Amino acid sequence: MREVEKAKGNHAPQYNRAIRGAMRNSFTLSEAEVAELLEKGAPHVVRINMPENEDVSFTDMIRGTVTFNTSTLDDKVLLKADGMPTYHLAVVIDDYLMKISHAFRGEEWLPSAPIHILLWHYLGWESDMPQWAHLPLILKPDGNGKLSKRDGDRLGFPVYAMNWGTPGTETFTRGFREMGFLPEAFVNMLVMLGWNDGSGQEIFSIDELIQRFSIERVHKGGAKFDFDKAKWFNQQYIQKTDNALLAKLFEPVLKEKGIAFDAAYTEKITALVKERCQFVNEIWDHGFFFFQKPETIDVDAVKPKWTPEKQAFFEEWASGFDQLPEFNAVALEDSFKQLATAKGIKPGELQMPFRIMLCGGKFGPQVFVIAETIGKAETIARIQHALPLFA
RNA sequence: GCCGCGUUGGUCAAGGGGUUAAGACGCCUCCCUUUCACGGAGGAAUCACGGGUUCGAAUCCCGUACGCGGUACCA
Repeated sequence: MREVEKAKGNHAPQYNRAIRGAMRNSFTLSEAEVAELLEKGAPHVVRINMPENEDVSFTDMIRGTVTFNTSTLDDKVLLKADGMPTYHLAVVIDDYLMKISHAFRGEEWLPSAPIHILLWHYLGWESDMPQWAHLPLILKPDGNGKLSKRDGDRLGFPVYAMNWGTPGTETFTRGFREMGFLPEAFVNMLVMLGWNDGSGQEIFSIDELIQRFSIERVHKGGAKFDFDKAKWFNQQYIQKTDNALLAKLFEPVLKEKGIAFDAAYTEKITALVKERCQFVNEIWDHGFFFFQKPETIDVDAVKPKWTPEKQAFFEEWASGFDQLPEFNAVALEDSFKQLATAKGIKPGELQMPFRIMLCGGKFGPQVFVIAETIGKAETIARIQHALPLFA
């Protein structure tokens, strides 16, 4: 049909009444012929019979009045040749049966809305028709078009909420959940992609959202997805989340690494490092040295400025740990600074080497807190292990 | 092509006749901290274009451009 019409100069062939009037179907065949064909089981579909030139208007809660003219609409298939309904028929019946009051869907459905509206009318159910709302789309961060799974794979971020495998294949895309997004952060991030309350507030709890959300403030235009912003949301929620709960979420990471842990200790570490985490599993990246000795020591960061005097300082300082009133961060820092001053070395020049002895590199929370946390014996052990490497 | 829907910094966006055009992410500088992060102070960067209407348009109207969506016996 399309080829024939194209040949006639019709470059935008539609499957509508005008075209169908010239084809072999129930419009052109007599009732008897139709009945006979049906009897013989001739393959056929059932289509909607669009009015030829009528405006179909409806109110979209987000866009206001939207109008389509039926002359631009095709006679869509309602029942396929195999007897199965198409989406158009199914969705109307389903919504009717389920007494749906509000139909929210993506903007890509807007063009087929008039078909559904007409179906509601034809079926005589207009008084039960739901209210319509067509939400703006989430667009790909670069270039144009709606966000797809491929973009996530290409740019390295999740697109689906959870891990999603393509049936019949081994491949699957990592979900937001598996990547370490907290559910509340995910919802919050998603909501802000198409709505805001005008106050400038961006972090909303679920309860606040329920209270403050209003359809009137939903945007009409699509929003490009920004993974950096998504990570920021998660980071905000990590900071807000209770340490004990966060530690619980982190425990699987430790289990996977085969590390024995104590709930109270893990919670303590979580509290110490969470402010630099965007994801739960980053607690490990920022605090692994609390659970095991560092595998590598950044010797090069220390060696060039290393002196025998510094070496002597650490030996003397460590040997005095037993005299400390208590092995805690305050006492350690005090004695550290006192001895450094007494030896004429700037405390600051000694702190980085000490950090590297304990952590293996230039990272981690306050160094004296680390010492207190891992304990006296472990602190001494790490100093003794590192000292020979610096010389 | 046709139909529909859109268009405020790089991104998310507030603002709907008179504003120095909010805020957030990201980026840059500085402070705090001899790590990083958090926190704090700054900075660069915006009303797609052309016509109207108006004393005055980012704001209202009309075009244009651009973008997106749809145009399946998919959903």
